Amino acid sequence: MKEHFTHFPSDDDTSDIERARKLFTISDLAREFGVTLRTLRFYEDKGLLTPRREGNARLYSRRDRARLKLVLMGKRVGFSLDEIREMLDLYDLKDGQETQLRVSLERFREQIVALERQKRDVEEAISDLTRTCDVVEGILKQRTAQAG
Amino acid sequence: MKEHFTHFPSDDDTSDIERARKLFTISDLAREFGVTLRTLRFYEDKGLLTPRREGNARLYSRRDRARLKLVLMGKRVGFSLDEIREMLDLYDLKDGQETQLRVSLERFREQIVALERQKRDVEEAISDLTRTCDVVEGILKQRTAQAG
DNA sequence: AACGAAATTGACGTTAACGTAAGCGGAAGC
DNA sequence: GCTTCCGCTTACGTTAACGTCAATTTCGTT
Repeated sequence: MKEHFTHFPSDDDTSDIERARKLFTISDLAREFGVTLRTLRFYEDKGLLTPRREGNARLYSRRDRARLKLVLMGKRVGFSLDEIREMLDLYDLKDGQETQLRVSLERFREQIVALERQKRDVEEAISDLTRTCDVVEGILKQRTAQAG
Repeated sequence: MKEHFTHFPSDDDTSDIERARKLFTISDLAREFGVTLRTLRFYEDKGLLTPRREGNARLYSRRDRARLKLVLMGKRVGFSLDEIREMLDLYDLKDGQETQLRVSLERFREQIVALERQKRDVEEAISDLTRTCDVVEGILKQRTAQAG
């Protein structure tokens, strides 16, 4: 059976008061962050999230929610899930905190360097292609001129 | 047995005259373009290259060499091998040529748009991360100040 | 009790571009 | 005649981040 996301056009039962609650179901988070249930379970398998269990069901705390936010942020800026997990694990040790922050800061800076390299590569590809386009256009114009 | 590339420090038997030849072995092309033999065979399986056979051995013509050049160019600018093959196939029809050029030109322009989008994404990631770095630095400085 | 909706686990599938291993064949050199 | 070198084929492995499917199970209604 496929996992269904139907039936919530505007009839969400989360009132203003309930929005301030501290626990979320898997569907809550999936909806809020636009990911699938499968994704959340996958992140759990990878050790990125560790929701409590109420019997069989997963219950996500605010901390889980915050971690998910960080995971998605990390993905956006190009970190792999493994890298993200390492940083989250570091962040959880909470003892020397300063050291952990420095480690993450270091990673961030390295990633910025990598991203800037990637940006340059993309820019080169763009100018290569642009040049090629110009050449092809030139050829086409020439032919048009000859044919006309 | 691993495929070996040893024994050619400077004793290449390709004289100036021989460089102008019209046929190449698989190793020739691999060396010249910095790809592995496996890669060239893989490209062949994918229909990107179609070298002649001299018995068992592959013999690459200048046309094959030119196609390889185009393949690597295409990869550099972000096309998949399938996309590259399609364009090469088009290019081989050689009949209405102009149409084919226009098709490729269209693809190129689309790819440029895609690349520019990718560039923007990377730029956003960079500024996100840069901001995060600033925040973390701020926190660290604050702590240092308090501790000292 | 029955039903449907939502959730669970487990496992295999997907995509791209090759890498890697295993085993075979022919030519060259000693 | 044996080893090296070079190449060949077949086929499974790899990486990332999930998707998809199957077979249940739990829950809240009716």
